[in-house]
Amino acid sequence: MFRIGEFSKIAQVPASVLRYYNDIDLFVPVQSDRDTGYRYYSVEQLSQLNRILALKELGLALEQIKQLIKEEVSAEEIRGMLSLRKAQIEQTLQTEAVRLRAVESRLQQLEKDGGFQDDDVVLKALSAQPFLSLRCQCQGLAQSLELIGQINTAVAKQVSSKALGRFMAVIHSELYEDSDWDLEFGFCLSQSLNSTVLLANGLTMTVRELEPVELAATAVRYGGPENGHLSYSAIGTWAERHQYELVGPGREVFIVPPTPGREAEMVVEIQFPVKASPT
Amino acid sequence: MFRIGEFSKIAQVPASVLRYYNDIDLFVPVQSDRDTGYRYYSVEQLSQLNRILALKELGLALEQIKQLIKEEVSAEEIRGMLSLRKAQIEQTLQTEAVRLRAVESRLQQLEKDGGFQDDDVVLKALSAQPFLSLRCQCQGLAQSLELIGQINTAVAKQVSSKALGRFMAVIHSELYEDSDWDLEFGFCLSQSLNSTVLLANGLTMTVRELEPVELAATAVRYGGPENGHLSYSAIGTWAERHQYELVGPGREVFIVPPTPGREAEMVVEIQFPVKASPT
DNA sequence: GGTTGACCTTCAAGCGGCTTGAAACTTTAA
DNA sequence: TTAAAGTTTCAAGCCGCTTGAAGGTCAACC
Repeated sequence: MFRIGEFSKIAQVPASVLRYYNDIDLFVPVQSDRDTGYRYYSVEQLSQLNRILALKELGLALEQIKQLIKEEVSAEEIRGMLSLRKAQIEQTLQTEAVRLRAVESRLQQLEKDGGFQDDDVVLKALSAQPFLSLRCQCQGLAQSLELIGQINTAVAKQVSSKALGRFMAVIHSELYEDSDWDLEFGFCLSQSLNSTVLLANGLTMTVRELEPVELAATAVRYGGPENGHLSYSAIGTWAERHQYELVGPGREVFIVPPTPGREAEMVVEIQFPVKASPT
Repeated sequence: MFRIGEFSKIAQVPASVLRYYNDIDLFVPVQSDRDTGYRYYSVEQLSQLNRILALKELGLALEQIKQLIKEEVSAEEIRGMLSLRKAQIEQTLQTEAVRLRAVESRLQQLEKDGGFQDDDVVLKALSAQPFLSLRCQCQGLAQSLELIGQINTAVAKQVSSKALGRFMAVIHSELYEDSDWDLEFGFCLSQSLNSTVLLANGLTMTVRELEPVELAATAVRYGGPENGHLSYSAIGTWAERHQYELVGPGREVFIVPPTPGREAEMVVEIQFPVKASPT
């Protein structure tokens, strides 16, 4: 029989932990003194404790371990727990590996130019959502802005503002083409609606499902689209630096949409689907 | 200007988090209403928030980020933070990889024999400590036990019990040799002492530093050394199953040391230095 | 028998990065 | 005017402990 101090030395487990395990009823001393409250552990309990520690090594929660050792679970459930745990670990391994790359490239960046840049590129997931939009070829900025204006007036008339989310553009053409862009403008919708919207110039907006994106690099651009290339190249260099590849069409979400004459005040979140490039 | 709800939607950050960041003074709304307490955020704050999120991605603590963005740290300190962080991540990657292997082998074990075995092999680090010991060739069990007896009487007389830790054996010979073992018996010491101990048979115990072990697989054996091979093979199969290699001499720590005539009651912790075998 | 000093007890709070919930207030739309 | 949606503050909870305070117990030594 050992008192808590010696038992903790033998098992290499802090006494505070033993007391805690006692509290949560995970591992209780074989005997405790009624009067003094002293806990007494037996050598036989060592292997019981070791069993707990071994399961803890696997990263199981103490609550789970409690169930396991009290044999309140079937082999099937154990398999379930472990499979789940396996998936979790694989997940952590992935994200930690990505994180490591990110930290490393930050360090390199520090070496090279001594400063901290592109702190404002952020990775996000984008969820699927219905999208009321019109896709067309646009020659230049002026035409795009006019189209945006038309869409806004038409939609404001024909659709209840309830369902309307943000105004957004999807850029289907490759970057850096001078003009003649393949663009898709429209509104994100909070509820799907199965109607179409007719524009003054005869074109028709339709509803489609915007595909979800697992991982997108995003940045915010302040000011009109003439600054666009700037933020695009920001994301481009960021991606290269952090070893991501751009995949699929980019998007621009209009947080402060352009109002005629005040285009300089607009704010746009640029979103580019990316994936980690194989090392 | 956005109220917290809309700003949280734009930034894809829960409002509760924004409130929390406000509480801890990490990211405060550009304005808050004196009377109502309403928080108001501006679009410009988006990139400030994104900067924070980007740094969070690296796994930095919010307190660190707070210092970083308030520019209270030099480039040197930033490098320090990041290097530290890098080391931490590498550490997690390692331990998680090991963990994954462990979980996988558990799952395999479940498939094969439907049960949970060897729950009681535990990995530990062993610290360096002074060791008062005698190394010699022993033929068989009887001789070992006699030697143990002699050591005990001699040490009890010549060394103050204050400094004495546990009785321990280091097994220098390879496992499974029938007899003629190369053994080292002695006591762990809490303080180093630079004296020697003379045994009745003329042999001398000396003090040396027991080398630390980064990783040891340990198990507890109940009963006399005739059960020894049992626990040894347990550790052996465990190591194979979990893809560890045994490296260096094993140890036996006597938790309940043998008293003459009651050898069956002894309890020993077996410790084997291991390392993860390359995959 | 008394006094150390090592050991033990319980209870409470703290860690980090949030989430959840309750009770009360404000704003907006109908 | 009133309901619904959005907001506020404050408090507690999560996990797996650790730390500390205030006090009780035990063995050894005088």
